[in-house]
Amino acid sequence: MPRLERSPTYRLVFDAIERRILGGHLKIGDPLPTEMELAEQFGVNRSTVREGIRLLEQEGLITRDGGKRPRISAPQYKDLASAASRALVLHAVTFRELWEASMLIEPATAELAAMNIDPVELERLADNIRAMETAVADLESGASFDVEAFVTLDRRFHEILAEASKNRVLMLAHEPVTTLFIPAGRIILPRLKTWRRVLDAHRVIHGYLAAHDAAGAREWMRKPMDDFRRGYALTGLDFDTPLDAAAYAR
Amino acid sequence: MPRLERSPTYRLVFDAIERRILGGHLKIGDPLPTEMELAEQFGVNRSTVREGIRLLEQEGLITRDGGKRPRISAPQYKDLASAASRALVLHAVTFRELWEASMLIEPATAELAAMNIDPVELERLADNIRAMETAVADLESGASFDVEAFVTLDRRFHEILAEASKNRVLMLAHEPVTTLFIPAGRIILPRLKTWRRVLDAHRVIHGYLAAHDAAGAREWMRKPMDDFRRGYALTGLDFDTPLDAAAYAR
DNA sequence: TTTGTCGGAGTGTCCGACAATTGCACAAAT
DNA sequence: ATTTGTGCAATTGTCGGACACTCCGACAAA
Repeated sequence: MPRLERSPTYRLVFDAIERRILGGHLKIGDPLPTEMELAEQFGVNRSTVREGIRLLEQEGLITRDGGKRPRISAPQYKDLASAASRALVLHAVTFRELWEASMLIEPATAELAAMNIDPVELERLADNIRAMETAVADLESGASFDVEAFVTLDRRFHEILAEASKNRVLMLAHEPVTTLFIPAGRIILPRLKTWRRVLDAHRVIHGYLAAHDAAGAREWMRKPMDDFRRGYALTGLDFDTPLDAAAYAR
Repeated sequence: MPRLERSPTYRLVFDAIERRILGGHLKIGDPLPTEMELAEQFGVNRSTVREGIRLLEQEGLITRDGGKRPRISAPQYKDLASAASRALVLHAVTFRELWEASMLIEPATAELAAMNIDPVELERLADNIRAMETAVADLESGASFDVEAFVTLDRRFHEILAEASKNRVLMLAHEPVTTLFIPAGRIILPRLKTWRRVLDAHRVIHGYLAAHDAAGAREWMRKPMDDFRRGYALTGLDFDTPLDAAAYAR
């Protein structure tokens, strides 16, 4: 049976506006027409329009900057990444799947980054490494237990690399995976204290990137990831156990 | 300056319900509490609750099955894929980026599939190949110009492979990329008439998968993709021109 | 030039209402 | 006994109207 059903009006509103955006009638940066205008144009109530707008909003097609007029925008990676992360967690994805994908994406990202990185990004990486040096020194000296700072810097390193690859498809694939690694990192790193090894690897990778040595960058990107896998096993966590949903409910 | 701002209430509603889902208080398949209940619990108006629910809905965290009570659900890959595709197109991603990512993901998918594929999926692939045989025969004999059928079968082939990889992260990364390839395929394939080569490659890949030969599968997956890249150039299309948004506004 | 005031526009939130549909229980018919 | 019809309660979808709050530009005052 064809299972006929008609969409609710608020969804039709969403579809209509979406088409206007993708069709180019509403360009990125343009302000969305006022809710009243839309309500009149579509011949529906303002409340209904608002519900349609919420769909657009969650999709990232419009951004609201304070209480003022929303504007059309291209969905941000962050939004998609968090959506993807949520989905993967709810689908009870395992660490093995995550790691397999990461082992694929990260070295390739490093490779492309080696070919396409520009001086500004190299300098940003250098800054990141310097910051991580002090973070590691603090952690090793016991002056601080700020694991979060280290994890954030590590993530930022990979993020800059993804940008440097100049490949937005990879960037998009990259984000959710690193997001899901974070909670695992928070658990593993403090136990194994592999700060120094991570930092060293970052330094070497930075060197390869500066020299535009794709093969080298690729190879060294694998190392900290292998460490990570071993760390996961060493802390007694099982590869094939689904990731814990609760840990991701920020 | 910390740029302080408070989220609108409907977003707080979204956050609250989202946390309940990720925290496991609301399990997948459960019905969402009624709008009235939620309004009372949160101490807000039903309209506000509804706007929050629209956010959940677009996120794919709830599905509405006709006019009845919405149920909690894990976001489907299809939804995420279409969102990602939209985002990439709006970000004016180029064919080069798409192809680079695909050249990374597809062979790896084939490799994993060779290791993890089960008999059912092998049979599904065989069915797909048989269907493509008749499609190609029709196209070559001039009995039909149904390019769409061929493209759909090709897509389905890759989809089965992604499932067979048993890696849901890859599956997720896979979807948007193939989605974006479709319009290009519709243009390229009829001009170059490489149906036969694609079909042959699929046959060979199927053989490698049946033999659980990962290296072979990986290698042969590259071939039709290389064809595709050459085809793109031969039809006069530029690698670094952004994909056409209009072609994706279904 | 900066600061204060004012009104218009627009979003955020609330209230109340009603049609349409679904779910369920119960009676009627085969 | 299974199916079919009926009535009622619950719930969603849509509507209309209302008001507070914020942002913005204009214009006056220091």
